[in-house]
Amino acid sequence: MAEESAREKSAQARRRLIVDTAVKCFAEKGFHQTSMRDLANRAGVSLGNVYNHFDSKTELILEIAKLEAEELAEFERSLDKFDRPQEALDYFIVNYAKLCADREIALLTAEIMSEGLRNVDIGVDFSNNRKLLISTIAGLIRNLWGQKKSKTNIQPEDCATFVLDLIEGTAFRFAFERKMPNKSNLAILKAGVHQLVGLDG
Amino acid sequence: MAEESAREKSAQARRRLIVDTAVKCFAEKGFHQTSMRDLANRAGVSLGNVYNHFDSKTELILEIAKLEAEELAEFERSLDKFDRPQEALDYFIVNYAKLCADREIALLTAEIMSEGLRNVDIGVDFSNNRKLLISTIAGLIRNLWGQKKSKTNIQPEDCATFVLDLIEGTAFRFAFERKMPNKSNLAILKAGVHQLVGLDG
DNA sequence: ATTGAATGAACGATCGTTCGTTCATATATA
DNA sequence: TATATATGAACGAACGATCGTTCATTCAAT
Repeated sequence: MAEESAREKSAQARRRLIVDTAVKCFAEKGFHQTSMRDLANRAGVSLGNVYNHFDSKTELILEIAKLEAEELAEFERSLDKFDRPQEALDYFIVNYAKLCADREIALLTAEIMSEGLRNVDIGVDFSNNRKLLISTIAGLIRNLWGQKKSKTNIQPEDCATFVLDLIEGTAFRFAFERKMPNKSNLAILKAGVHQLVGLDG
Repeated sequence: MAEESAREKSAQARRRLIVDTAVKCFAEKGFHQTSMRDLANRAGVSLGNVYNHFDSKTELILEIAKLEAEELAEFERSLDKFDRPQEALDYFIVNYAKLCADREIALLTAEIMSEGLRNVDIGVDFSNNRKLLISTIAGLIRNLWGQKKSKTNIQPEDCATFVLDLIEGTAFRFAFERKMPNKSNLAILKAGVHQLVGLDG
């Protein structure tokens, strides 16, 4: 396991370099506008060698989608450290918004979504990740409603979905206008989500 | 004006045929995955003739974006016929959701948005149309809050933006899963928007 | 000596676009 | 009204560029 090193190590480093470069390229120009030559040149790697590490262009986007999913899963896990659900929710709102508003991530997500609309493999992965995120937020909302009195007759899952709509919609707009949300923007977003889940100001 | 007919008439019909076919192709396969040959064959028109009506492929997407904007403007105008703001809002929620959930329109919007992220001309148009829509909904919300008592301390424009996030997010999910919203789905969406603008059940 | 990372030329296909041409229609001339 | 000329819609072959992918080969690590 830990024995296979030296050569294998540099190979994996190379592989990661290619993926990282692909992330940049796809975010900048889009999946279909990025050629394998663009990618190879940008990474400082030969064209043929890219195919030494990845069988096809599609496999690259699949790998990137997987990495994004892992990043999301890690983010979800970070919500466990909070005792109070409201703290967790507020943390989620601000940090998930910041994450999604990052231009590179937003463009990449748009690219994966767009590809997922037509490529079934990608679409299924995307939907599953989203279901996980929604059930996490739904749990948060359930806790919230358990402690205080429930303020809305919407189901927690539906409410969680709406919360994500608000955060992601807001974040996408910032990415679209090449800005990042500031304190004031995030405060407004927070107010919106609070209104949605029925929290008092 | 009305004199120039016969030839001009059939030319414009041809032009519309090309645009309509482009809409189908771009929605099905995406802008960059559709070749001008695909388009010409599908429309039953020669490749060269496409360039007789449109200078470039980009001009085609610009024309489509313009048509979508007009459709949206017409939809906005239809809100004027309501006396009560709540009726107008409910009408908007249901029908705008249905509009956006139409797979062809959803795919096309995604395509235009994606292109707008990198092509400035398209991006500016897209943003302007959206501002118009938001100010219309914001006016609706202002009326609503003027009649009853205001139920939230969010600004009307921000609230309108959130409302759009909810509707479009919901609609996009349906398009993504190749479904159309039913009565129950729309009722949940309505409840979400009502909660957001502070309306009593 | 064996393995596999790394290379870049080469392949066939396809891309967006251009171009010379044909032909039906509109306009001007008689 | 009959004829000549001008217009531009329609066509599809052709162009140069570029695409994703393959492959024979070199080179370094085991």
